[in-house]
Amino acid sequence: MNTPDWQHLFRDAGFRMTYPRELVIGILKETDKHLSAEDVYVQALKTNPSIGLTTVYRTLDLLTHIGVAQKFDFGDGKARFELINNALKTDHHHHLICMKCKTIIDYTDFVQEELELMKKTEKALSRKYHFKIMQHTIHFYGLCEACRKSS
Amino acid sequence: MNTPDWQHLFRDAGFRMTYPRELVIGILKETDKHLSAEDVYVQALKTNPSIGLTTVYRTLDLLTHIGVAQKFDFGDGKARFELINNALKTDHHHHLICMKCKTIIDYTDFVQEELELMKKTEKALSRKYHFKIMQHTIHFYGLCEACRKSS
DNA sequence: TTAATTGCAAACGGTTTGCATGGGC
DNA sequence: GCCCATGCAAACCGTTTGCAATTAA
Repeated sequence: MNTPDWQHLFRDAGFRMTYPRELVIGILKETDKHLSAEDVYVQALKTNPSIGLTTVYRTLDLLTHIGVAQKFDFGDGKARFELINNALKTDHHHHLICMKCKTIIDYTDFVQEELELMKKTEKALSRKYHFKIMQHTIHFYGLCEACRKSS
Repeated sequence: MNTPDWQHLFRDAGFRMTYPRELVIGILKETDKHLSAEDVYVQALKTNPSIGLTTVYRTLDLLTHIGVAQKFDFGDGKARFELINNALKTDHHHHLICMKCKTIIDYTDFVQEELELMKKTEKALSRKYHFKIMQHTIHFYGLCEACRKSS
């Protein structure tokens, strides 16, 4: 689980492995944050000043489609990405979002119970609506300590 | 619960009740769908051809802030809104989203169990992270029957 | 070789803002 | 009458697209 063979992962999905793609994966792998395309781009520029923002967008999209990354929308107008099974992140987690300062906290409390319930729900929903469920997200929205005090 | 006194609700929050605002509320109240700002605007035009899209945006934002409506982002690039406690909708529900055709299904299966877990989680997260939790969303993403077949 | 990938610039689309006009209280 | 709210047009900003140049296999 440490280092998937990206090379083969890409080839199997019908894509080439390129330098910009390695770069983007490397950046996602080494962060425990939820990076936007711009975030990744700025980071990538430090290593390769000639990389284009477009390429970053396309790479993130690709990673999402082959199931390597997950795309999130926390309601601040820009998409955010995280690698699935990132060594730096807890395997299964959900998000706690401050509606004011937009801070995002990953939490894992009750994931065990939650996972069971989700599995059950997924099964029921699949049967009832004939949906093939690929993933789920749970977001809690609220005010963090600092923002609660300052309002 | 049938017809809240919008007039007073608005005044208490420090805002006036106006014709465009009544219109937008009325539209949200009479649908069981998840309308985007544009959707509401198009609908509003039928009654009041001089209403502006900007006003619709501002009104939806206002409703969200005073806690009358909830704003959702299903990942298709436009925000969607629904009235909280809409008589036409199940009180507490979650969403099943087709990643391909973007259809959204409301479901209520296991909400009871889920609500208990959420309450427990909310309490724990509040304590642990000192967050004041205002709301939560649960989204399941997948492929609907039609899209599953056509792919 | 040669088809996939890149980077740039321009387009896109949903949302927001500045500002003069209009409307509630 | 005093402001708040509105509508218009233009700005904004994240993201996508067209296309010629580049690059992996």
